[in-house]
Amino acid sequence: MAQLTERKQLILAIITERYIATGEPVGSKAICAQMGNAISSATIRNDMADLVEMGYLAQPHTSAGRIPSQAGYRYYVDNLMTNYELGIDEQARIKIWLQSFSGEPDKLLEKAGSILAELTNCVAVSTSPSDAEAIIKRIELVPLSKNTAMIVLLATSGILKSAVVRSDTEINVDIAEVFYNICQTYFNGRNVSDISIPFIQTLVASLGDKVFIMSPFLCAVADLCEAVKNTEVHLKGQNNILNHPELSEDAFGLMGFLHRGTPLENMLTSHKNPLNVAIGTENTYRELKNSTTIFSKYSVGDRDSGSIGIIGPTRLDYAHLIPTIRYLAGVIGSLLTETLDNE
Amino acid sequence: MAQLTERKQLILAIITERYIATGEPVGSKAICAQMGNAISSATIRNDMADLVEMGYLAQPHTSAGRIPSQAGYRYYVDNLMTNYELGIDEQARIKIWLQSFSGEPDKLLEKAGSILAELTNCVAVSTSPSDAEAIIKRIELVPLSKNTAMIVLLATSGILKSAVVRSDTEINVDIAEVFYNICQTYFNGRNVSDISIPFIQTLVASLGDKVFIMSPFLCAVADLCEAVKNTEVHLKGQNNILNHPELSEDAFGLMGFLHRGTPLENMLTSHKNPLNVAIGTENTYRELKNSTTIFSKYSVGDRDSGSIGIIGPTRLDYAHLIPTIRYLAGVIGSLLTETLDNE
DNA sequence: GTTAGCACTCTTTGTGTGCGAGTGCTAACT
DNA sequence: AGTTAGCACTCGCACACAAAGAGTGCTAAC
Repeated sequence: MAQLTERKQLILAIITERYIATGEPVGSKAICAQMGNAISSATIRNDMADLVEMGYLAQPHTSAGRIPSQAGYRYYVDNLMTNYELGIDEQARIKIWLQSFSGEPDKLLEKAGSILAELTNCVAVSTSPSDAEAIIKRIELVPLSKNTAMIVLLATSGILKSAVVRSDTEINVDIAEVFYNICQTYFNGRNVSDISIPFIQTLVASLGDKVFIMSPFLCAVADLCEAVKNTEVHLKGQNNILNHPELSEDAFGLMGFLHRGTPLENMLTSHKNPLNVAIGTENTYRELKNSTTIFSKYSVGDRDSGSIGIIGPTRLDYAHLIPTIRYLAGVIGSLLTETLDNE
Repeated sequence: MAQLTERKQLILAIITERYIATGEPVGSKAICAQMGNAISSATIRNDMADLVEMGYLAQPHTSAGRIPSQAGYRYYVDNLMTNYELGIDEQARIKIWLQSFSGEPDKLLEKAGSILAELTNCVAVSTSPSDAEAIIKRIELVPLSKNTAMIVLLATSGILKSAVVRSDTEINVDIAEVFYNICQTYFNGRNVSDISIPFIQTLVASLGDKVFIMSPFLCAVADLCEAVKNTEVHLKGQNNILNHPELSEDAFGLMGFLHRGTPLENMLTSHKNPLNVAIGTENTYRELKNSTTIFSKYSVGDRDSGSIGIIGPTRLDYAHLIPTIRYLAGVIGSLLTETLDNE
């Protein structure tokens, strides 16, 4: 990475911040004015030419001002930007609002996504906690009517899943007891990854005449375990795509990408850094080549459980957004961990 | 409503269907050809001029073909259109896919929305069953950990709601029993509209020293009753807005409308007909002035419980969509009713 | 290394022209 | 009276061209 003189850094910072704020290319005169006319616009033009050569700036066309290139944003984020600090009131507002959902992880992450979309005017994406290594803590069967019951599965990492099961036969106390015995023997304390459909099949074989009655319940348990392992992706603020004129060209492709599901899920589960900023083509998927993604992991206890973040144009207010997302992920992690520790 | 000669009806039908299919204004020659050149284009032009005068057709500009006006679509839907009949395989596919969610009404309607969005390439909106007159059938408390429990409320109209509650004190058998007693005495068999926060407050007063322990649970019950009364709106296929070029102008406003929530909810709860088609300015909200909304109610037992339908451009394949939505609403109703009757 | 001055480039906006599609009207026909 | 052929007309679209404005790049001087 080539070294930049202090003045060039200043110029890059001014251009980046002005462009982020206004969306207009920045000309040499404007910079000159912002620097108090300490140096002339010609000098700045020389520096800008150098910055273009080095790849940090781009010009939409010859007679326009300059805008940051992808590399320019990257340099800004890595070296020039001073992180904004969230006000105590902002922090409190977020925390209090989320606190009420701390018992329901899935809902908590959905709401966190909504908040983030609201705060950032971007598309917010969040994943519910998932953990292929989670251990089943308990399974409850709640009879709802003659033929239906709810099954609730509680696992480590604060994960909670439930489903409603229909049975062809009446669900009575006997059946509940058989179910609890099975749970006690085969499920509780086991890793969710062990409870696959084949496993259920071998288990079922040993049940004798209860097979037909129990199998819907056991299949439901297997489905719930599957749900624990799988990431559930929440999308919020899709309408914000249209807020950003620079995305409107890609809007269609982006929307398609968001709804295709799998690539988005991959992206959320594969990023390595605790907080990952991918600008433009730094993104793995080419649908995002004009977008920036900022994602943070959140941890329950000492395990990374999921991610939350945003997708927006490359022209983003990084200085505000990065700390906001970092804070939000922190709150989510601590709320979930807290709930867990209280058990 | 002025009478139309048979030929004018035919011309209107041809224009409407061609325009729906192609999106291009239809000229006199094309119609002439489609009618097997039985009459000349000049005659058709005369008729078209009349239809414009009567308000059924519009012309984007003098030298373009004609397109149906709002009134034209209305006339087409009311008098000219022949409803498409869903194939048995289509019917079966929809039914089988939805059947698996019949125990969870909220999920069922969310999935039904997804299916509808997929089938129609429009924005699909659905409401979960809600009923201010619903009667509480039972309430269950499922202890999850020392400090958390899930409360499940089952009401008439097949409504099922649940929430997780945190308590500062340990949730033991005693507390569960007190809770069940309260449910038995004050909640079960009552109308959900009776269980308001003030009601809880008066109830709490009679609890003596259990007040602080019980109040989070009772508040949760009140919240769940509130949720039973309130319509929960599911939005699906928002990306489809961008599929329709004629909406792209309004896309921003439409997205805003969809996310504002309340007006959308009003629209869904207020339409009178079992199946309601509102074309353009027939819609109550001016954000929808270039859109068509098609909504159908679905009934659980003999009560209207919710709605499902679509929002799209006025240029819609009415002949396919109306029967599809009608069928879907029927399936939802019968699935929910069935589940209910089996109890 | 910095600056003033100026020609140059490129976008934006407005205007004019030709082309094509489809109409509206008139006069003739059945 | 209803239908038809013929033709002038209108309008949108595509394209070209010119003028204005913004900002640059370069050169020569400081």
